[in-house]
Amino acid sequence: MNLRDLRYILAVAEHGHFGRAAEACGVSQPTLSVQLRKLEQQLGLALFERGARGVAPTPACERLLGHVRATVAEADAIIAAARDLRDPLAGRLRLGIIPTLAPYLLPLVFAPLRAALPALEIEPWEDQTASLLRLLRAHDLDAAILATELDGPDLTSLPLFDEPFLAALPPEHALAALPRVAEADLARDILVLADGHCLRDQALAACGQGGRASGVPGDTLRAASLSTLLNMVAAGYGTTLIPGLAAGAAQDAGIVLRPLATQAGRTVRLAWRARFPRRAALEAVAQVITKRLSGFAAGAAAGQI
Amino acid sequence: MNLRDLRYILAVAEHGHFGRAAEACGVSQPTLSVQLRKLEQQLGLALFERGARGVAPTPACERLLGHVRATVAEADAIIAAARDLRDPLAGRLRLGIIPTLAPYLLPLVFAPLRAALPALEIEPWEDQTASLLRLLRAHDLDAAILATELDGPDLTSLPLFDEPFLAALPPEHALAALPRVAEADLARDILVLADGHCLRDQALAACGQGGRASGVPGDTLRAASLSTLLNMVAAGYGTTLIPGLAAGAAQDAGIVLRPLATQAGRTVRLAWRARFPRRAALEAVAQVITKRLSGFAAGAAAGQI
DNA sequence: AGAGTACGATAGACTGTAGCTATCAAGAGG
DNA sequence: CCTCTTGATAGCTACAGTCTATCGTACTCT
Repeated sequence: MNLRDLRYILAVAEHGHFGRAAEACGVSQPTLSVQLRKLEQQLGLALFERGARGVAPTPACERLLGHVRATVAEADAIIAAARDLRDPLAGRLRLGIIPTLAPYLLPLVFAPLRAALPALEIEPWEDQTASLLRLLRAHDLDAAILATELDGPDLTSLPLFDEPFLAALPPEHALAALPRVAEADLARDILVLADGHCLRDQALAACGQGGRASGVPGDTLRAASLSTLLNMVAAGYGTTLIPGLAAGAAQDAGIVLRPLATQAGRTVRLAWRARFPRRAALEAVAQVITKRLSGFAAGAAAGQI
Repeated sequence: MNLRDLRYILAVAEHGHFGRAAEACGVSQPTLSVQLRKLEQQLGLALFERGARGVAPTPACERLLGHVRATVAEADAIIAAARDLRDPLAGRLRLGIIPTLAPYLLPLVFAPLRAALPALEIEPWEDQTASLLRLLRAHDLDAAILATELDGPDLTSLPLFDEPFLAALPPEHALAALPRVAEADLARDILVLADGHCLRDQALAACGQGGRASGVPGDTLRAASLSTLLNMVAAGYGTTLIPGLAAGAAQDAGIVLRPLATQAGRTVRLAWRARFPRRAALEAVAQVITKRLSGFAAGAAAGQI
């Protein structure tokens, strides 16, 4: 049995006439006769009662017609849906994003993305880098916005923008009096995020504390979010190092921001499986984000977003 | 696009592996690769993301999978329904029957038909001969039980049984004293059905009154049913001629029945379009009815059913 | 690092089937 | 009785699906 045969059935049932049905199907009348006869043999029942003045569906055929119509309709739905999905810039895109970027980056880029790619339905998924990479490789995500280098050849990425780190200080902190802060100075009472956040490792690395001494407050504080960290700093509990996009939130919390002496930072990237077939959608997303964030690094370095 | 291709999609989506999917489909792995690639080109979108360790459906494919499953399920439903309908002794049979037979014949044969042909769903349709023939030729009926000869080569029929006519008399009627009634005697005050009933013509013919004189009660009474006629006779309004199967109802109404001198009667037939494909079902129906009514004519002639 | 293994893609040959044109056969109707 | 309509049949062509054999590549294990 074949979808074509089913369309033949519908045409003959509709027209009651092999010749006109054949014309409607764009084939010759013998083709229709032969195919329907074969189908009748396969099914083991007569579908049409041939008369001298046209044909009429048998009772058995009339019972089948509902299923036939449903089958053809579903098949047409596949074609129609495929046409809609054909545009790589359309459809769902499951996009992972790390927690130290999500709350600050997403509000910036959502509107431009929607404007530039209206058919793309972006579903954000916030999680730490390791989880995102696992989900990405398991096909549970289509892409992810990360701030680390990639570790395998199965993934591809595009840089989106460079995000400088900023020193976040309580207003009364001694370093707040300086125009820029040396990482080594910041390291003395720095607070960092809990394990698993890439920003934790990046902050410690920037301050030269890959294996830093214990006893400092950051070791006992296991802040699960940047927001928590900012509130702790604002309360004078210590200093921290924040990514540039969080500058607005930090200032709102009453925190003093200072650029770092070395102008350390991180590169935010869009990553995906190398074999992912909708690369065009990802490149478009990357371009929109890059454009929206262009000129951001300079402004952030000056403490102004 | 093809139903086979859709099954390939489902198999690959299920197994995540071309080789195993091919095995499940009973084809070779290259076949699957080629066909799916062609389908992807036709649809203009990637259905599967090929990886080193198997394949995963693309987001677009996952959206289509629902329709694909529905299509295949409906197609399978066609096959299953066809298998059920393959038995010509199964399925709906729209059966016309004339009003002077329906109320008396149907109760007799329904149980035997159901017992002998449990899968046959008989839908009775009661109407006069001319209407039944029109509906039959228009494919709105599959067969009809009639009491007339057939008029065209496009119809075929089988005789079911011979039904004698009986004289129906009020108990006080003069003819009720005789063991049998001559048709000519009956004709004097005979009541007949309204136009269109074959029994009307048959009764008039039996009494030799094809063009009988007016003025008799039967001309003003336009009884629409045999039941009305019987009540009129019972009320002493006249006589009539009834078909044998109505004997029971007549006796219940307190009517005296007498056989006719000439033993006139009519042959009840099952008729259908000569091209109707389920002849086997009709022959089975005819056989059941004939068997149920065997020996009826003799008993009816004796006034006993 | 190198060999082995797993998996999908490709090539080339074969085959079945859907398609066409031309023609036939059977009824219907004037 | 002849003609027109309509579906069935015959014979041929072309394409599409399938197979076996082989390749390319990427992961894995020593």
